[in-house]
Amino acid sequence: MKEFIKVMKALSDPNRVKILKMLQHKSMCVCEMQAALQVAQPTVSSHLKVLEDAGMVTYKKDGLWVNYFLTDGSSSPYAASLLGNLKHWLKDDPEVSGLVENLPGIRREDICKR
Amino acid sequence: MKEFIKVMKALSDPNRVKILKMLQHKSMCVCEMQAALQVAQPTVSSHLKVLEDAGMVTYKKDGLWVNYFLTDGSSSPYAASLLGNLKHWLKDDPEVSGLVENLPGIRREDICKR
DNA sequence: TTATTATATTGACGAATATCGATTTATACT
DNA sequence: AGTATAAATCGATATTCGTCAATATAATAA
Repeated sequence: MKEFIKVMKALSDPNRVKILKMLQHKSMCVCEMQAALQVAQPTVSSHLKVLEDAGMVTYKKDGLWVNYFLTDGSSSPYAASLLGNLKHWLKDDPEVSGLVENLPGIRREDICKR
Repeated sequence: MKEFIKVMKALSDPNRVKILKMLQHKSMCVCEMQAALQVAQPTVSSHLKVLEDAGMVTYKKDGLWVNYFLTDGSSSPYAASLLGNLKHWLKDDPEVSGLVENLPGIRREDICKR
């Protein structure tokens, strides 16, 4: 039950869902997501931790950058199933499609170096 | 997006999930659920409202009793899909199976009339 | 109409959550 | 060593959420 609730809670926040929808298109570092979502950097990190604890995202360090990407869901059947559904869900949601359309214009080389 | 979040939030509370799992076995009135879950009556009513708003349960009045039951999910594709998954999910969860085993012993005639 | 009972609603309270600014940590480069 | 940058952690705050006691509403029965 606890594991199920954890996955559902992870999916209960719009910014976290947006992160997952963006990661469906490409793996991203924190500062890229921050630029896309227009929220503070700790906010993004916090959401990523929730998604990671739920078994939906993981990361690989690459120098200063930390690349986050979707998991295969193998750590939780609930995460796996929901990640599968999310592939077709919200495809036409205006908030999501707006974000996705802007993804090509978000490159870490331009965005970071605050 | 709002509709999706509403369904995920509805599924983010253990007592609400337990309600859905019980309703998979039989429709129930509020006082029966209260007895099964061991929480205050307004708590049950509050959870039922959340589930109803998410399109996952509905009710039919029968005298003093209000019988709640699962919807067919037609009001929301998210609710429909999750209700479908919930049929096999958590079947072996100890909290859920404990509740379900006790269901036959919970009859409104004995429980109510406080 | 008066009483009774099941459920809904209200109001209050503590816990959890989303967010941000400030700081710390980790990594790379001089 | 010293500097710079990406990301994580910490601390604070406002909001949301789960819960309950008290009350109101709805429906039945005497």
